[in-house]
Amino acid sequence: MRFMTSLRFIDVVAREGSIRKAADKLAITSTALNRRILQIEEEIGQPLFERLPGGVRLNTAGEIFLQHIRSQFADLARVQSQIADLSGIRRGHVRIASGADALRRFLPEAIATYRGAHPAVSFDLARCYGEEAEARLFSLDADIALIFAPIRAAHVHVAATLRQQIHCVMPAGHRLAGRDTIRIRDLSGERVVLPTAQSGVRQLLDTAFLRRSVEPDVILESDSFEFMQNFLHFEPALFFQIPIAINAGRAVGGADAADFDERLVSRPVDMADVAAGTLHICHLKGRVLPVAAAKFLDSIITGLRGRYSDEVDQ
Amino acid sequence: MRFMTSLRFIDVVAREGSIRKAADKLAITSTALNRRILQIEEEIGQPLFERLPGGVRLNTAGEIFLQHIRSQFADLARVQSQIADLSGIRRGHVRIASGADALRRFLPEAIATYRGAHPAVSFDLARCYGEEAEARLFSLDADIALIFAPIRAAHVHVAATLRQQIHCVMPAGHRLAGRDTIRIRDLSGERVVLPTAQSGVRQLLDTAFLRRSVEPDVILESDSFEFMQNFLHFEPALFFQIPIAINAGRAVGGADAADFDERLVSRPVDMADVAAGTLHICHLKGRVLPVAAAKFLDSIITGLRGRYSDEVDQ
DNA sequence: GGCTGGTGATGCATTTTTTGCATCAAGGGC
DNA sequence: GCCCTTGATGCAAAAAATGCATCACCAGCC
Repeated sequence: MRFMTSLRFIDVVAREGSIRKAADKLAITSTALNRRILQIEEEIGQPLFERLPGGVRLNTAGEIFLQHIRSQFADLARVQSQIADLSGIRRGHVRIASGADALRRFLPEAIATYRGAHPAVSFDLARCYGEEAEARLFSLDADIALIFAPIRAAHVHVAATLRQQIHCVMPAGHRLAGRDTIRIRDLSGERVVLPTAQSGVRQLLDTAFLRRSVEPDVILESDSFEFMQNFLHFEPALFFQIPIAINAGRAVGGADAADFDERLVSRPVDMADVAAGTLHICHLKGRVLPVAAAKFLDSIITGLRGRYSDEVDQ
Repeated sequence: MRFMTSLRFIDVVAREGSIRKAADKLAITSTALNRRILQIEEEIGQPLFERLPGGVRLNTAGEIFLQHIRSQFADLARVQSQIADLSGIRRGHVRIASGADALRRFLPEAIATYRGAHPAVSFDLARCYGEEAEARLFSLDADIALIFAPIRAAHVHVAATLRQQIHCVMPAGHRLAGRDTIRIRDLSGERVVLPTAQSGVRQLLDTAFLRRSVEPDVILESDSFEFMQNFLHFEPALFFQIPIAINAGRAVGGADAADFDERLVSRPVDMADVAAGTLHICHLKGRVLPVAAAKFLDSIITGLRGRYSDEVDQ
């Protein structure tokens, strides 16, 4: 898209914070890039960057203009996707920002299924926490976000929600494996492995521990669920997940879930102790998604509705 | 805006329906224009125009893309207006599509008042009927529309409405001038002057005539209220207006309205006979208006609210 | 049936624009 | 105070856009 190059350049310069670095990234000279920016600033009639000794930074006008640029790109992608759709084949690119929960089992299967039907659609998956996911929606770096945490920003539109109860995962031989549900007081003194403080699961657990005055023995914190799950094979401990992270969406019984690690079992934590969290499936408010993204959004929502009829809303 | 030229060219070609005519208008050769279009079509990956022996016409992809282009321009105008607003002076350009009613007295005063406060804002006023005004909003040729007629299209957002009762205007010495209100049956056989069928006033009157089986003597039809009003000085007859068209918005008493022609009087038509019409003040749904347009919209709505507190809604 | 007047497409020379190199001036970190 | 990095600028080379002449095509018309 030649007619968008100058605008793309501005985006890159803003991200890099330096004309020379941006020029490297764009494989042109800093001279050329500098002059393109000067030209656009002249056309706008106001400078967009303030020049600092260490590089450049957007001023207020620049921030307004950059937001415009990004929305232009997003809209162009939507238009291209829509035009490609005319010729029958659904093309396009879907960019997803997701927490680690949904990314483990649910999204791989959901994306593969969708790609089975529409092989010309490509995907981009960024793992990030709630706040960052919202920022990605706003900066138009992501089309869809899956966030297992409360939504903070007003500019996010929640297309669907999925209530998920926290489950406790443990080695099959663990003394708590016999229970149907786990109570928080059972965890007192138990060795537990917890996700990082930014995680939605962790925040729900912390609230519960505090409320019930339970102090488990936290032997490990990590932002990788996969690492924590594998760790359990070597040292017996408890860790926590939501069903969607355990098996691609089916309700969790016990060790009978086919794709779940056979040496581990999961038991729901009693709802009286830990409130169910909510997975939010969202996109930027007021934005018209590209065809591919919109259809994929539909497909995951209907997919979840089929498996979790009760817990899906909106 | 150099980086938008190619896109502007496409818009012009689509409007002209011919590359050569568009090239004339743009003061370049048809060769250059032709090649710009071929290049963009190549970048999009699909042709945007179908070539006919007499010129070119947008295909489906082209229509989608043109709509995108127009929204780009509208959004760019908004951004520029917003950026200009940073420096204190409110700049910008407001494009209004209005029926003849609001355009007579209300808009001149409203615009002059606004420009008194913001002299750097310029205006563009197109007189048109309801359907055309809606089309102008959609093609982003207008920011704001004032329509005295029902709103048809779903993509129009109504920011405010103003209920207006039809008034009958007549020479001061007319036999009906003594009445407080005019009944439709009084008009039987009377010489009347009517606006064209596209006008909202006319449609309300036609409904009333039909319902009451009254057949006035229609001696003249015109799309110019000014012409009709002046005509009354030479041949006694009745014509019809809404208050906003008679004097810039104040409630109409009789001949006492300062800026109303002194040789004419206006009397409301009885509400039992003719339903009050609604003036819709609207803009394109989902669109963020430029600062100047948004503020002007506010100013006319609060202006109307001050004068017509009861009849203004939303 | 051929002529006329219109359309968009294309090869080639020219003009305009963009790019790259070398260099300058300015500011912060040590 | 030195050194390094930053963005800005003059000038020549490369690249892109433009204009001219011309082609192929189609519709209306005599």
